[in-house]
Amino acid sequence: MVHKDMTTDHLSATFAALADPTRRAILARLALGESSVTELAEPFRMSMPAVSKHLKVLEHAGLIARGREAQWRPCRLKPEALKGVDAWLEEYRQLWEERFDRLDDYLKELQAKTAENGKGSRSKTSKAKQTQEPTRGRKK
Amino acid sequence: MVHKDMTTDHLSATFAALADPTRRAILARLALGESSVTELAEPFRMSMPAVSKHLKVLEHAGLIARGREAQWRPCRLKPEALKGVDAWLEEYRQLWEERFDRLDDYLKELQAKTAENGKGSRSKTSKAKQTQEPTRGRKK
DNA sequence: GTTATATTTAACCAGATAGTTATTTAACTA
DNA sequence: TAGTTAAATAACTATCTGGTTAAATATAAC
Repeated sequence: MVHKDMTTDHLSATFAALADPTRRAILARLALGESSVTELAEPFRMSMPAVSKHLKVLEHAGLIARGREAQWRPCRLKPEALKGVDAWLEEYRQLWEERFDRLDDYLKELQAKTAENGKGSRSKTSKAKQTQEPTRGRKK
Repeated sequence: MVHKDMTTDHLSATFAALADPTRRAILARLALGESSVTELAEPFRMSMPAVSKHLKVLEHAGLIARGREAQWRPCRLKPEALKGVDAWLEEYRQLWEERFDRLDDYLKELQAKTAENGKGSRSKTSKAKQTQEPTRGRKK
């Protein structure tokens, strides 16, 4: 019993949906364009109902939407659903990026590259947390 | 049987670890600094062994590391473990961002924020995915 | 209406997960 | 030495997950 409301929160549902290689492969496929269930199932040696379940999980997480067209149920990616994940990551991004608050250097680097495309690494560049001594209980 | 190698791949293990609100809360706490297991357990009404298991999951995903100090086992965040998630997201980021291939604007925005620093750079960065008709089997 | 195709639902199963309490290990304290 | 504190392990349980096969549903094609 107890067990709380696991997966009732959206972010958990999204992460859980992404925690399966089959489902990530499906998303990758859908990034290239809409696709029917049978098409999506093809690359995997797995029954259709299995794929159907995966799609249900993805749909529940808001990562895909399913249309209707005759007897087909075309799936399409809803990439906005990943914004939540990105937002969650944001808080940690600065912790793994070795040099932050060096916007000037970053800018110069970009300018040096002018002639080509960047792919612009995102970073909010600020804040600087992570400086607390390890409090230990150690009462008395 | 069958069942493949679920969670043997690192990315799946990471996403799975993040798919639990308790574990994300633990990470958030650790972002503020090192902490002992008892301290981490405190905010949750949950037994210590339960927390211990969560920590094991996080450790297995490389998201935390555990040290040794007397009878305490201080945990610390390893944010680099989230790089993989970020890298995976990268491919989808442009799909949810309404205006991409506008590096120029991005650059200008950044420059505006830095004080001055003229010299507008031009680059195109297009790519334009997401334009495939929904292929349907439909074999007559 | 019958048949074929696309997909979902139902019933079932094995293994993973998230929690519990009780016990054990390890290190400090007196 | 015994006693206390920190944490892990063991054993158990209920629920969730990812898969299966078989049957049901929906639409199109004949």
